[in-house]
Amino acid sequence: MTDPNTEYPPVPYRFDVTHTAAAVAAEHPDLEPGTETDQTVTVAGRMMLRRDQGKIAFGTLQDSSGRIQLFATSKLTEEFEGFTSLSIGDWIAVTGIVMATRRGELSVRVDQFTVLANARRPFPDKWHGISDPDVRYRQRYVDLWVSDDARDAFQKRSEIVAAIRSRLSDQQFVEVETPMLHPIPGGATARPFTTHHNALDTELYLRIAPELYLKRLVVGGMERVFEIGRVFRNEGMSTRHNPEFTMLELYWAYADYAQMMELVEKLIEGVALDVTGSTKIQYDEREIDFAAPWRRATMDELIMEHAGVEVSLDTPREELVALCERFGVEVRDSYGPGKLILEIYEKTTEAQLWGPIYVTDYPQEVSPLSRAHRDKPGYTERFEGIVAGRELLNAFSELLDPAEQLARFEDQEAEKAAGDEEAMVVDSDYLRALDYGLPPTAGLGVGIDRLVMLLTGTTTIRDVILFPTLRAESPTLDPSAADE
RNA sequence: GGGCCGCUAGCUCAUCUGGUAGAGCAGGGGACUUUUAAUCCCAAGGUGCCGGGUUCGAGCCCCGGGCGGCCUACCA
Repeated sequence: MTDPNTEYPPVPYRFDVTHTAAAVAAEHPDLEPGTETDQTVTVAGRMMLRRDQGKIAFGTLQDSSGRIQLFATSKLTEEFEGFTSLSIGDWIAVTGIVMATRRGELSVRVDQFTVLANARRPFPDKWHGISDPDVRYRQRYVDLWVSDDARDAFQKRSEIVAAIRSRLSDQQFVEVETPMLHPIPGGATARPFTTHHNALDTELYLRIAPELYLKRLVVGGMERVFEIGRVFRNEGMSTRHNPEFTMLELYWAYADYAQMMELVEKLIEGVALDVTGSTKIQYDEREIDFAAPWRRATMDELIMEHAGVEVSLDTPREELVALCERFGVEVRDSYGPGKLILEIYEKTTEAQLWGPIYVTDYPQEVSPLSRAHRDKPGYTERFEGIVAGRELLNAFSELLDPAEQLARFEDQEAEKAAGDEEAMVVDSDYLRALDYGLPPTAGLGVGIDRLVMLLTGTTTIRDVILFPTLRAESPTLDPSAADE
């Protein structure tokens, strides 16, 4: 308020708060208008509104639990003048009795107040808030105060992750942390971020998936293991993609993909119940019901349903190529029938699936880590969970055999050589781990951000990531760096 | 990456076919003893994203750049 280096009055180092706004309301649900209790409380938060009325003043205090009205009077409030000169956005602590005004609004009477921090910049419009999404994402510290939706979404995100942990823990799954810096990027087909370790003088990659490390842990005897963590993919951004996002990956020894379907649908049904109180949610003006069991259908069946064409790995390649041309899919020479079918599915079918639905039996060609289907040659025991036209999760019976895994890796390397920058490379330590023996195992990956989007009704991934990736605010003005 | 759209006061928005920028809120000053986005009065607040061009004159038209949004493409 004066010299910024010598705040006056001095800001305390610690302040003992007795109640949140919500706690005050919970303890006094039915206070009659115009009554004063004999309970003195101390609350703290930001002053979001103030209404001066001469010798009295009203304020709205907001904390992480909600809002409560403050009532100050020139008679009873110490430093009443100071109270009426607070700025919107100032952090204050208030001590006083709990009361209800004549209009019946539950309030804390301001007997004393202490400034905990000044808002030196003006807060956004108290009614309209911030509408510019760029400002909301860059200055989330303001957005969180000003938009209830943002606060609610991140509160719910925390509850969703907690519910997942709790439910998995109840089923004896052990949470682990595996490396984010990988010498070989693996576990998914995606382009990695590259970095350099100086002491080792070696390239390292930010992980694109924890998969191969988690399966090493199953080899090591961790029969039920999961990780919730950030993964990084150097690819496009959109309302559904952020370069870093959060994935749940889970591995379950002795189980197959059919059991995994049951585990996941129950997990997500349960999380929806825990967090929203119902298995049914509204999303994009339509209903989604997460109640188990979810529908299961093979990719080939669904292509028949939505594109009206019959395809399978037995379909001659020329026919598949002709279908791709008909549906506007770009075909490369390296594409085998499996890749062509997947392309047809993604072009014609996936976005039409409202779900939740399990799309099962992916071609082996596009599933380099999945175990071959026990009955259908060329297919794998893999499924994706599709909700609202988008992939929410991906799972399969894991490929166990090191020789076959090596062959699949080599196929991937051939595709990489043919120009596919997302194709995998051989991970020989992973093959060595498989040599020690991976038991039958089912594995799962769930996009947590997308799950949060569904359960919070948001259609932009940036609304569920506190600090989404953005272009640098002040581009480097060095003209020598202005190439490209 | 491609297409379309946007950028005006701290925030939310106006400014007709080009004529030299205006309101609410916030911030400052004042009035007010029960308000709920309080109300009322006063004053202040602008590199119109940046850089060029056309024009007597550009926030508005043209070109280039920056940042963002939506759609599209790849992916979760």
